[in-house]
Amino acid sequence: MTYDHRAIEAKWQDRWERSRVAEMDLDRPGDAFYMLMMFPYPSGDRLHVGHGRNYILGDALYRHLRMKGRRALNPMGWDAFGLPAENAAIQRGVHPRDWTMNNISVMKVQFRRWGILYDWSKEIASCLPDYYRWNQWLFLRLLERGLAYRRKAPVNWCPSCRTVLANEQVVEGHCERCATAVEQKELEQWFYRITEYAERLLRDLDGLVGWPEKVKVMQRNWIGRSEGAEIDFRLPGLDGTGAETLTVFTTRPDTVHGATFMVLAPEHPLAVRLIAEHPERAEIASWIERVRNAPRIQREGESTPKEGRDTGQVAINPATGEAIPVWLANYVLPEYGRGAIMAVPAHDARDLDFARQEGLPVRLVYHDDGSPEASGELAQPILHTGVIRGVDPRFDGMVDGPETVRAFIDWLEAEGFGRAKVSYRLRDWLISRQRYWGTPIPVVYCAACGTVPVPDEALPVELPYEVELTGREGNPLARSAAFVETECPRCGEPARRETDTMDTFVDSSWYYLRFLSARDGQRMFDPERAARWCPVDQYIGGIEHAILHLLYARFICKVLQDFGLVPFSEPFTNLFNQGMITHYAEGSGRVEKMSKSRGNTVSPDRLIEEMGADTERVYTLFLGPPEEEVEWSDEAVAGAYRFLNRLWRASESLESAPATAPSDAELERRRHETIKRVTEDLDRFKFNTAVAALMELLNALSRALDDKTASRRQCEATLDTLLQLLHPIAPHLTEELWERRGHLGTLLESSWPEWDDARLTRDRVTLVVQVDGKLRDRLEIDAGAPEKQVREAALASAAVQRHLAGTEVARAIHVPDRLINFVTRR
RNA sequence: GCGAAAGUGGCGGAACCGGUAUACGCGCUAGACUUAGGAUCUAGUCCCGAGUGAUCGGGUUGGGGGUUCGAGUCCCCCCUUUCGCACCA
Repeated sequence: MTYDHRAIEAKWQDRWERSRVAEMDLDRPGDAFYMLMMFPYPSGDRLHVGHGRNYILGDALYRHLRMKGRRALNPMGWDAFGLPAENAAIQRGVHPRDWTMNNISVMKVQFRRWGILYDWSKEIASCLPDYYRWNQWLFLRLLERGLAYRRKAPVNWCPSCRTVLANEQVVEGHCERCATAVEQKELEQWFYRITEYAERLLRDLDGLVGWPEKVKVMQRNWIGRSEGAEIDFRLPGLDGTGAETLTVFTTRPDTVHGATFMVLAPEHPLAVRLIAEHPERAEIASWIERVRNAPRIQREGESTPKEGRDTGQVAINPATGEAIPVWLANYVLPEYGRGAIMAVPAHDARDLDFARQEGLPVRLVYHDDGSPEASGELAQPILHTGVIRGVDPRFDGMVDGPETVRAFIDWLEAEGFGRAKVSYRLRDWLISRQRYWGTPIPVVYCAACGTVPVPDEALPVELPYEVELTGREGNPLARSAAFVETECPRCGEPARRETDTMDTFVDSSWYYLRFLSARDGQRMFDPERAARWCPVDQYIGGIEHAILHLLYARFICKVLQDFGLVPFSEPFTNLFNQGMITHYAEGSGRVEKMSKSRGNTVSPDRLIEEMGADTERVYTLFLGPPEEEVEWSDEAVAGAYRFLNRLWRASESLESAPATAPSDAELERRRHETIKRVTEDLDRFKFNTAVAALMELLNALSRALDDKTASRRQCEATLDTLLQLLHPIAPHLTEELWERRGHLGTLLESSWPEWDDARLTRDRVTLVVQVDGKLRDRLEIDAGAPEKQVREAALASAAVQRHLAGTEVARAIHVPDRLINFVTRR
């Protein structure tokens, strides 16, 4: 016999929806703004059990908080702009908006089937003008303060998506979304000046104690702060006056005497002038073109051979006064530091590589103690070790270390050759996209007035519904005359609109604030509510957002703080990264992350039909620790189903329990112990062990019912506790049984049970007896028995006597109520 | 190469502070009920050896060493796996 999960789940899902039980009045004082990373992209794919883990985990936490009396808000919104909608439109002839809105309604049905409660009264969707107008409003504020700007720059171009990408969206040289190798293009683009916030973004990570260390390390690496110096090298050949300089960044200014040549990125602005007189300038120019256009993966791969060209020009090493050759090479990247380096082959492996390859000179600055003088035939560069010898009497004898670096910087500054400098790996955030389905950038280009921001009163700049989506080259918006042709807001003359749209990460960088003011037509969000409900207490999401979304959201939060709109500098106090669900993939024959492209998804539809949503929820949470990757097993789900059925049967056989019975105290103790375990486990997100504890309590209850060893009153109390503790995990069945037990009101709105420490103690305990650390016997003994009594009882044991025969007890270690260990003398 | 995390039965995994290793579940074995079942229930199940048997002895948390009365847990060395970064000057 199995319980009728279909009818029960339908009944409660209907009830939750009609009672709108999750709706929260934001203007009553609240103590928690609890939120998941719930801004999913409505991609049109069916949600699978791997997705389910995120939502189920979140719903369980939410229900637990509610039962504990916390005023928790659990909103839901849609990250609704993006490329798949546009591609679907091209492939299937459906408008992106219709496609997206339809996907949203399909996903809502799926959430409902999982029994997940969201406050739908605050639903938002980024593709609607009520939402994206505030992206535009924010853009204008950033523009006013110089934090948004447009410039021509080499950018990452995905030929398949036909748009530019932010640095963060390029993963190992490939487009994050479609995995196509990214190319370099020189284009006019809009940027957000996130680099202005690099230092704060880095420093404030230290205060985020509620974030996983792993994510913080990833962000630190991404920001990539390096301390060092800029050094100016004169280029006497450039304009004849010798005043022209080439500035480089280095973290090791103390090795400047060892700089025996210079290397510029081929993209460096001076490159063209440096080769202007070169006899082979045409060949060099085409080589530059080739390097510049090569896919990023080819430029940055470890095995990529170093390639360079001698410009024929020289630079003056300010430390030695020597004229050293100036080269161009692919191993110097245009976007880091100054896009040029002083090459110190004696102290840098890459420079040594290149010097060997091209026959360039090598000079040691630091020397290994006791080693012979360098002959120029270094096997390896000397890194971070040794003493300076023989370059300049002033520095002789200085040892490698931060003080020496500092001394060199002071000297460079005094001589006017350079200055201390901090450099970051972080680049400005490229927000332009050459696609239709996104927030229009609110700018107009006028022949007379130039770049003119759209005034606030004219917002939103609406995305036209009627566009031609053919998949041809170029942004469809640019072909919409009705959109492009407009009047200049300043002079009223005919003008053209910007046709780039914004990166969708702009949408998700502030959405948590919009939940608080979802219907507000006057402003982005209500600052008072933001002050009251934010920052978000608990954020849950996958590790894949470690740098992209989480870095952008932190940046925008700091911007809003500077604008005086929010009183906090970090948006998410606690972050939890749940792990992926993996499953055997037919294609590769391996266990891999569950995903549609790998064809190893498990649909919840059949599972819910056969065993119910509660079964999926219990099993998903029971699978393993939530922060780790876990493997889905199709057979093991049945265990969760059996557990729920056993619960159902236990509730049906309650009447069979006798009025009075012997083991009430034991069941009562286990009840309290389980409350404690489950409460503590849930606070640490340890759902897997919470489920195990609940299974154990049910096993104990079933045994008591079968053997009639506990009273009916005690069995009822145990079952009620079980239902309360299990509710966050299996909400439908527990509500149904709660109602059948005759309780008034719902479990969700009841309370979380409390345990009594006094009830946790046992009268009798099992005490372990060891001889020389080896387990020899167990004693059933009164709790709190004194050592003398324990010792006597232990020594009376036949097994212990056998092992002590012929030896002498040197001492005994007694741990009260746990063990006694006899140490023998040998 | 650099950095981080992790290695526990046939499998997923438990074990807070050093104190009964293997909870809970899957699978498997035997039995019960069934026309039948991939349904349900009951019992057993870390490995090796001895014994008809209740039981007894030994071993076991990737490998090696150490600290300790006692180590999955702490320290040192090594191996493996996963993840992140990687020509960043």
